[in-house]
Amino acid sequence: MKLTTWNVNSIRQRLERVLTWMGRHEPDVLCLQETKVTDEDFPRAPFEERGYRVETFGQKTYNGVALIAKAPLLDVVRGLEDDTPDAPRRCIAATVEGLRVVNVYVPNGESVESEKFAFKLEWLARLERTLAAALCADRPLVLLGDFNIAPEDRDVHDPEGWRGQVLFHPLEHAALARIQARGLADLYRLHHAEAGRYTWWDYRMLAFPRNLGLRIDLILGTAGAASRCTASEIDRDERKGVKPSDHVPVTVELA
DNA sequence: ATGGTTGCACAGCAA
Repeated sequence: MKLTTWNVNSIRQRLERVLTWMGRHEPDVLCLQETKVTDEDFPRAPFEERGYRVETFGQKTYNGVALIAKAPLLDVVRGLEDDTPDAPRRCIAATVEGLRVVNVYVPNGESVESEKFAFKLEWLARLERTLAAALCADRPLVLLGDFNIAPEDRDVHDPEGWRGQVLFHPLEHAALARIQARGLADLYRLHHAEAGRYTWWDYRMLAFPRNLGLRIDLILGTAGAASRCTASEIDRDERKGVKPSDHVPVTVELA
C-alpha cells in the first residue's frame, strides 16, 4: 500500500500536476493539504474518473485537506477534537483497508511573537488528544501531512540560523515529541538518515536552486505501521518545472 | 539586505 502526503498550495492551481504525478506513481492513498477550496468546488471528477474516492474538508481561500484513495474511505472524521464550527479546516481522518489515516495541515504560526504561534501550540495539543482517542492497540495508524515543524538539525539547511524561530522552535519540538511519545515513528527516517533531505523550499530568494529547505512534511506511524514500512521517498523533482507547489510529495510503502 | 514569490481575489493577507 502506497501512501503520499502533498501540500499542493491550491488544488485548482495544481490539478494537472497532481493528476500527472498520480498517473506515474499510482498511490493507494493521497493526502492533500492547502487545497484552498470549498467541498462543493473541489475538483472531484478527475480523481473519480481514475477510480479514486474523494473525501474533502475545505474552505474558501485558506487551508483545506483531502483524502483520495482507491479503496473505500471509512469512518471519515472532519476536524479536530473541540474545533469550533468556524475553526480552520485542517484535519481529516478515515480508515482505508484497516489503516487509520489522519491527514493534517498544522498551522504555520507566522512568528514566535504572533498570536498565531500560540494558536499553533494549542492546535498541536488538541491534535495530541484527537490522536489519543483514535489510537487503539489492534489498528495501525499513520499521522501525516504538513506539520510546519522541522524535527531535527538534519532536517534544516541552517540549523543555527533557524533555531528558536517558527518551524524550528523548542516549544514546537516539545509538542511533536509528545505526539510521537504516543508510539509514532518518523517513517521517512526509518530508511534515510542523511541530512539535507527537504520537502519544502520558500518560493522567494531562489531557495530551491540553493537548496535552502526544510523537512516539514512528515509521515508518522504506529509500530504496526512502521513494521510494515518497506520504503519511503521524497519526490524532490516535483519542485521543478512550471508552477510547482512550494512543497513536494512524500511517500511511504507499507507491505 | 526586514528583501523575495505565490495564491486568492481584487487590497492586502497568509504562507
